[in-house]
Amino acid sequence: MSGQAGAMAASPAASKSQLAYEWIHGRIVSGALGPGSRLVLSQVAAELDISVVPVREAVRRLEAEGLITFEKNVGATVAGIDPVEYLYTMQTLSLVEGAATALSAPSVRRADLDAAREVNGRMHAMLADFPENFDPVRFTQLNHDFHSVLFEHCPNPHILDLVHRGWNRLTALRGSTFSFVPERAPESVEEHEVLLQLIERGAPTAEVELAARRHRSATLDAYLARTDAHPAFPVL
Amino acid sequence: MSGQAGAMAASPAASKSQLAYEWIHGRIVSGALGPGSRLVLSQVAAELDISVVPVREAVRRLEAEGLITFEKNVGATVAGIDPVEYLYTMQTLSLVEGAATALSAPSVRRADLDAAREVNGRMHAMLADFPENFDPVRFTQLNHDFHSVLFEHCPNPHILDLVHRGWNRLTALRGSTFSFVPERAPESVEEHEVLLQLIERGAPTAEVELAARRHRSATLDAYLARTDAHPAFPVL
DNA sequence: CTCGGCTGGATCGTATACGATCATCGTATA
DNA sequence: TATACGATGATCGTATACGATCCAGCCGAG
Repeated sequence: MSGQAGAMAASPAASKSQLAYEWIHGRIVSGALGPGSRLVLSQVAAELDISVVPVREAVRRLEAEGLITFEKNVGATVAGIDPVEYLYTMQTLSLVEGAATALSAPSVRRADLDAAREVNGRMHAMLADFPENFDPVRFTQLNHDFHSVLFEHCPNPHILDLVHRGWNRLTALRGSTFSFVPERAPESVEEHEVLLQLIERGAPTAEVELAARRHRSATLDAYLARTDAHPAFPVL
Repeated sequence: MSGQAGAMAASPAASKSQLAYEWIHGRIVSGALGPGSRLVLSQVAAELDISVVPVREAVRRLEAEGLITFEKNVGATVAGIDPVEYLYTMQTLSLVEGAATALSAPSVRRADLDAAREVNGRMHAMLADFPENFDPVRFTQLNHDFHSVLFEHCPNPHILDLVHRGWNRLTALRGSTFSFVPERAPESVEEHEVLLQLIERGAPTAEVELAARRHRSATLDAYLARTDAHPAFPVL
């Protein structure tokens, strides 16, 4: 469901500011605009056949969400070249996603669990092709779908919003700092099942949170292990 | 220090958009603009003697930070009337502040600890006037100063930013949903000391995080206990 | 007296125009 | 050849103007 660019573009008479926002956002998360790409307001305006004012507004919003940086007489550039930045994003996501998953747990229904299991099954199936013929992009996509099911019921809209932003940043960053750690794939699938069982049997909130957080932290640790960019990075 | 509008108006040639942002932001967190206040772009522009375009941009930023809501042909209104909204904010703040405090712990220096203790001492002194002649606003202010010292060293800028936003929202909300729970004041001071000792002796990250989170959660629990707005609210 | 439609005002959304600032590139000189 | 300096272009920041949309109050009909 999250594959398309515009997400929900249902409104026919959306404001042009919104249009510009969704257009740029889509181009970033779809990978059409890689990190470091320059983005000139007037060009975007011309492309969308609108004025620069709404574009400017959209850029500001995206800046607030951390997807781009905006410099004074230089223009807007898609953020995320810095690997340290990537670590910060992962750490933050670990925090908020763990909380969202834990808060969602009581509201997760049978159908959700089944759907998540089905997705995880497909991830498991992909492991057969590991490591050759393995499609990390597809795997990452499924991974996102899996976790979506588990955190989307989060009753706290703030936390949920932070989770979405984190995933967006992460998606935008793929390509430059390529995050995926293939060695972790098999463990990931196992940990997913553990997480499902925890939720299934109504484990305490704190326990679910810890498990979800650990799951991501482990990935981050694996990433840190093979890079020496940031030796001692405290993982919550 | 927070009484003035501009807060830090050090930069002489700040953009007008920034000017508008700081002006509105200051009026909100200082309480001059209570929740529900309407804010008309053209009026603000006239007040600051600038055009509406930068004001509009500032409003969008503030909207992204959750301080105001912006409706199409109605205008901008300062957010935060809903008590449920308050709970969500507290819950989120509990999460991110706990993390920020834990991540800051290794970088907290002797001088910081002393400063925090000094602030907490002043809070302790205020308890003498409890419950009569007790100034909750002043107490809340000191509380913020205390925690600031403990989380400001957080190396992750994202998390730190979230903490700031949370506090801003909380500060903006005071007045309507009055959060302060007087009964908690003595315990608060004690818990602060516990937190200081944990950091002082270099306790593990997870332990510090838990303590910091518990500290806030307890306040939230106390708030929930005396209100029946939201019976079962899962506190992380 | 109440209800429905209509007119007027207010506010936002966007387009266009102009000025300010900075990066870039070419050129002259040591 | 390397470096400092100045002209040029590009881009952003803001002001102003106009159109679109919505809310409020009034007026007339039932």
